[in-house]
Amino acid sequence: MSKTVRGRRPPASVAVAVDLVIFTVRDGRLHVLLIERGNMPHRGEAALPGGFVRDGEALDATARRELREETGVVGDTLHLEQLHAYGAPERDPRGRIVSIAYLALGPDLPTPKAGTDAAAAHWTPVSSILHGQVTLAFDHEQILRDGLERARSQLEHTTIAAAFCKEPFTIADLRQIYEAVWGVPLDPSNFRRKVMKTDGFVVPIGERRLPEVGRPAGLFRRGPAETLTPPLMRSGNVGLR
Amino acid sequence: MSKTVRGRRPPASVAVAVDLVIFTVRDGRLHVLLIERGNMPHRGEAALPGGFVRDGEALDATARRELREETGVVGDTLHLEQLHAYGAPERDPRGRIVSIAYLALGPDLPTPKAGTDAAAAHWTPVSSILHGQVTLAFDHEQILRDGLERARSQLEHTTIAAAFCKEPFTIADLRQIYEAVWGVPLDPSNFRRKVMKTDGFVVPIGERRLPEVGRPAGLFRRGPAETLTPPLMRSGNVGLR
DNA sequence: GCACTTATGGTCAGTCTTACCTGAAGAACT
DNA sequence: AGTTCTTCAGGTAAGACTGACCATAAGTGC
Repeated sequence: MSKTVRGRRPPASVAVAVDLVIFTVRDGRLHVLLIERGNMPHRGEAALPGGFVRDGEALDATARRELREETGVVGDTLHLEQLHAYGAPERDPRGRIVSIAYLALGPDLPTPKAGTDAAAAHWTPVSSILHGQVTLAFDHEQILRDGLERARSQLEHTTIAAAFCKEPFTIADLRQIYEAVWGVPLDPSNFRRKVMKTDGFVVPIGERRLPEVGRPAGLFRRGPAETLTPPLMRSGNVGLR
Repeated sequence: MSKTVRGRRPPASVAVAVDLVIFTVRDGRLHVLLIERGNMPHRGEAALPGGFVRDGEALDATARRELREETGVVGDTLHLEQLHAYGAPERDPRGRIVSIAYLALGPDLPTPKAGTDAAAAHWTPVSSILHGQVTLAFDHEQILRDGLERARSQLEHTTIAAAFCKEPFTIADLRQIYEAVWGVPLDPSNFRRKVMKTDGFVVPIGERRLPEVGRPAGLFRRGPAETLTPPLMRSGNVGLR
């Protein structure tokens, strides 16, 4: 296969795949989309959704295509970023497969239907994986942990937390995202002050939402800002319930 | 080539390469290691060093091997981290090549000798590339820009700046790293206070360095700390001279 | 009305940052 | 020796930001 590639030593024969860590927040807890593998190896086990890169397809395009196939969501509405490349020689028994992992964040998505390669897909609480109640195929648990750490870090420095929220949303909705991803409770008052003072994080819509109980909350949309300066810092003690 | 990979659609035939963004600081300016390409395509043009992943070789191992081949430096002494994967279909005229870029940071290294695939290798000021005086082959300018941004960000949140310094070093040496990478002057006094107060960033060696002019400066080694909390923030106006 | 819940806004002390200022320790020069 | 120059080292005061906490507002259900 190296006929098109000249080099001192022919490059290894490698397949490139894309795996997706798709996070959402449901009932105040962080969930990740897992599939039950329909093919060997690891048939019947839980794994991250993903698939191979096709001829002439950019990596981002593969990620968006898989995202659409697995969740039915058009990628343009979701935050999607590259996470890391995993290429340990023995990570997949089928042969040399380098996987480019992507991180996707979105508001509470519809329960996905089974995709092409998946017997079934469901939202799984991240804590159940971290606590060993669910085990993942391949090196997908490591990918998930890396994705979680990236998401936590992004919440500190950027405004992507709003990507988890269906618009319009309240400040409390946004705060619950932070609490779910970081695994720590935040002071509502201080959180509000910080968010409101960051220019362009959220913009008020002027309306209110009537809750079942409590004072009505103001509604907001995402603002144009992308970075948080200064960052919204987590004070160290993070973890998932 | 898909005989070992079962799937609904055979994966694209892809070669995987590793490219290196190797930074160092010389004469108070940030430099990157470039090679002059010895083979087609882009023969004779400047490019980042790199090479193909070999059979059974992990990605990190490829990066360390290339680092050694290009610079003669044993990778264990350098900071090395994965940066990003680049996989646009047309990024390399030889065919579909996905490149995993790595970022390496090190103290002023010996002028490297030509590597396997390189006609020549030299340290090039990053500013000359950013200002268009030097153009890079493939999409390597984008990789370089991403690497620069990563390095700048890492300086804020971690202690890797010390990886740029040959031990022992002075606080002023460390500060010049920040100034070179961020492209802004820093207040020596405030910088010192911040570094000294961060537990485990640097440890005093008890000796002093006699400069050509001025008061002798205390000498330090790298400390065990890896993260900076709170971060050492750049106040927005960054850029390279 | 009253109890309860959540949203919103404010206070206050402590910490960190920024922009300065002052003195210390050496070399070079007169 | 004494002065000047340079850089290192440390300090100070104003302001920004954080975290803990309190107070009030605006709904619901009784």
